[in-house]
Amino acid sequence: MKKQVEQLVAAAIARLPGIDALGADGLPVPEIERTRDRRHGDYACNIAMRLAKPLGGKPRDIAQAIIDLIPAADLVTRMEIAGPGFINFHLAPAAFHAEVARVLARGDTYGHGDTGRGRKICVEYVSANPTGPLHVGHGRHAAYGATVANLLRATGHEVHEEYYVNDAGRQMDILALSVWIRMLQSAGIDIALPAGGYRGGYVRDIAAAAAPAFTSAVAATHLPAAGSLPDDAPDGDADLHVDAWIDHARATLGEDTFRAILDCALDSILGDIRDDMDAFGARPAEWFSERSLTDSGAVQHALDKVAASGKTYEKDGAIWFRATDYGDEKDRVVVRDNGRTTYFASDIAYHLHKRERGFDTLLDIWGADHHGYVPRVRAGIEAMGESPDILEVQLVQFVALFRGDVKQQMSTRSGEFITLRELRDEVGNDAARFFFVSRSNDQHLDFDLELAKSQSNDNPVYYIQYAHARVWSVMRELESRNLTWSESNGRAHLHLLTADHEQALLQRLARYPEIVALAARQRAPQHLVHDLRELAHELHTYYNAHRFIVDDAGLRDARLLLINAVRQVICNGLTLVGVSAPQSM
RNA sequence: GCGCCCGUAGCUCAACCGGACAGAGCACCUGCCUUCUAAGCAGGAUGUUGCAGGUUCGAGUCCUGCCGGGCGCGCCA
Repeated sequence: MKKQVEQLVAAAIARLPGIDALGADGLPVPEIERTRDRRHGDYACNIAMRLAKPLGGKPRDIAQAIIDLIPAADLVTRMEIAGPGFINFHLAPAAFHAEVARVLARGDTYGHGDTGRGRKICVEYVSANPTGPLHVGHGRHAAYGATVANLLRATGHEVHEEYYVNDAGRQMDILALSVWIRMLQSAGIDIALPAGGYRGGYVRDIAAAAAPAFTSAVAATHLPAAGSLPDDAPDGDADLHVDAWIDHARATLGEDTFRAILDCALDSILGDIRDDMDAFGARPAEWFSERSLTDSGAVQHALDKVAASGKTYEKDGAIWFRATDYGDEKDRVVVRDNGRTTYFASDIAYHLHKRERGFDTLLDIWGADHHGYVPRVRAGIEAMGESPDILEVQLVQFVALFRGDVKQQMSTRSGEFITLRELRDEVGNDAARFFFVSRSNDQHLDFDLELAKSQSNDNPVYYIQYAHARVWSVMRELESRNLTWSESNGRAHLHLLTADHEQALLQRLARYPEIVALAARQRAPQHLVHDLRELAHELHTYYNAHRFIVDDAGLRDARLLLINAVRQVICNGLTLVGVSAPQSM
């Protein structure tokens, strides 16, 4: 609908006197907007004001000239100039009637578009270190990432969802060490978990489950000699201490055994994360291993490309990447003086790998604390000969979790955090998914568990689901009265839907595809959420103002057509958000 | 210190590459269930969009400077 209006305006502008002088570049694209106020018609265009300066005329005069150049069409019944020079378009009722019929004809795919056709996009999200269960913050990432992926798919993009598994590096070593020490403790060996170790209960669980397979590793003979490790915190340095512990563990257990403990922990935690995400409706098609990048030579391949572009140098025994050549704050190490590559090296290799898999957009969803990381990854991509624009990063701000007035500490290391699973158990998947995407991703989110729990019946998600269930309820009532609904008869009597409530619903249904496109384009699911809430509100209002099951079959079938279209759109919208659409509540 | 994000009603948040009188929910008050589920509806109060300038037909939105909050500035991941 919007597109049709755009085409009308564009054609008119092209015929405007003096427009040729502006050249193709100077020709502004007409922007058609939905009006906020119904008195302004259905759509509005600000093009006349934008053309005022380049054409040297008054906005309202230009607006009139444009209107005069728009031919009479079935679509538009009236155009008027308003305010400083807006052109307001009032559309014909028949246009909305055609749209409501289209809703049911297209069913599950109504609202889908093709603005992203031909674009292959890789959406990477959550990618939490597999060193513990997902917490509430990850839940926000999962909800946001999965919903954005759904929106992109709905707008015609070819979408691939992926989770980057950080299964290499120091954090994993610390996890393996923590598991091993818990095994030793369970065997009655008097040894303390380092201050830098992971102390969550799940570490003990993993240790208990794995211990039988590592009997030779669980022995006091593996303990370091007294005083052979640097002091732990608080007297010493926790990092130095834990690193020395890891070196000792590797040496005394052997690399294979240490690796086996690590893999055991990794499998357990990653399995748990997968189950959790899956139950939450976030289902990456691929769980991409960081370690595999080194094993496959992809890291070396990436480093070779950077080196080939002359953007690396050696200093202090390490190899550095000239990130400053691309505007980053400082150069970055890619190969340490001990010969091991850095996380950053893996990461640019990962992005190159994604690129080489054929994606033209790499959408990364990161925690806001990683914002400083964006310029260097983009620099790396550019240094490897790719356009830096292929990388798009959406940052998700923190979730501050409260129980009443008490802010909950969220530290994976300390093991004191609310898990995503606990949240789901408390408030339910639907409410959690909905709540997380109701706010802009770049806004901080205060989440009060007690409030979410106590108000679960007042949660907006139920309001929308209720509207959906209400339509089903009406259809059940129809059946119980031994009546049937004729969709075709409804289509034939749509002209009877003249009440304000009906007009409002018709217009909102027609807007839905635009909302989906907008939400996808801006990676902003909250637009969809808000629109659904308003659609539900219109339905509830309509329900209270009019009866649907009336004696007049024409009117009845038309009304049932309308509310079933609403049902379909709510269902489609909730599906995109990852929320269920129950038939009864 | 430098950099990024944010500041909107009592609270939690919207506001579509700058657009028409800044909108919802929660909380509060008043009405509506012999009628398709009252998880609903109707009505009522709520603002110097942190502060001060600037850009222009027009600024919550863009620019500059302050104030306040969050995050980042490793050969960690």
